[in-house]
Amino acid sequence: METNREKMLEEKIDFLRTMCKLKGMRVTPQRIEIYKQVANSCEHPDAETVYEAVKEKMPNVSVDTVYRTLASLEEMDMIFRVDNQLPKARFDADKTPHHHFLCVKCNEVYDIFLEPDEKIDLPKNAERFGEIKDINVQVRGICNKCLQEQINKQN
Amino acid sequence: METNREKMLEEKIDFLRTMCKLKGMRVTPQRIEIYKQVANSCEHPDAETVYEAVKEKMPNVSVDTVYRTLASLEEMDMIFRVDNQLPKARFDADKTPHHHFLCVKCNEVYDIFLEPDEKIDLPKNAERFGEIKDINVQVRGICNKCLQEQINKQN
DNA sequence: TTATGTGCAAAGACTTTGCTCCTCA
DNA sequence: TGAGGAGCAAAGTCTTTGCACATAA
Repeated sequence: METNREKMLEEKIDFLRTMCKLKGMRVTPQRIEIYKQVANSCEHPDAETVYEAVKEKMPNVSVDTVYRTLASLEEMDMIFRVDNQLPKARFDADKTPHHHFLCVKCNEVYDIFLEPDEKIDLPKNAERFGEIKDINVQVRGICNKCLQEQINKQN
Repeated sequence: METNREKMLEEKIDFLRTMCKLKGMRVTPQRIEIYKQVANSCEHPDAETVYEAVKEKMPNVSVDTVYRTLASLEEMDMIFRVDNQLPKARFDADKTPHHHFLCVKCNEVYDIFLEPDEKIDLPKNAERFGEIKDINVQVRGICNKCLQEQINKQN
């Protein structure tokens, strides 16, 4: 259902408009478009990828606007940085609780959604350190694609 | 028991020597010293911190050696990168299973050790994505130190 | 109208690389 | 002795910043 997806995206953008007004931030076409790119992608894009995508529609957009906008979207909790132990920051707009599978070969990031009843326990000692905001489970390993490539190489 | 700590450090360095030989890598004083700094710190030092500490003992060491050595130590699984969503890579030599509390205010990283019987469950869907190497739980929040500072400011 | 945001260019932070000489094994 | 490593300097890569103009509210 492409229409369904578009509808959801529109809803997200409406929420962005609301949030911007709430925080006294302007709703600019750049902000909308940059958020759209992150929100509409399952690939956890980095800043450059977002920039390239936005440039398709707004050829005059600049990299620094993308960085600045990603930072402000992050600050208003509309997007999040995905841990990846790599120099390039990657972003995610999906607020439904989920975790990540990070391939140590190709650095691809896959979403791990929890089953409806599933819940990851906090380490018992976690609360000793302060006030907990969120928990992020990163599973590291070799993804199926890379495993397959290894097998292909051996033959 | 300072002696105990030193003994453990010596053991770790012996293990490094063994691993180097095993992998056909040379045991150089720089390598030892750089590893020592990471292994002997609970602070998850970044490259620069390691560099400064090593320079105390080896004034001629260069930053790029530190970077190169940290990378090779990482490759031989002697040290690990700690996720921190920040530009500076931070390193950890502690191989006992533990997780991290990351303060979103001051970016300090605290080790969360599990209780003897404790075990964090993998997300049920994690295995679908490939071969799992390890799991890393990052608890994000505001650390006690920063909470205290907030309270102090209010008064 | 005016505070916020954008684009441009330049600089910044962190890290990597090419080359030569050195040194561990 | 010879392959791997260190030091130096220079260049990457990713990201941020200062400033002047533009624009949403």
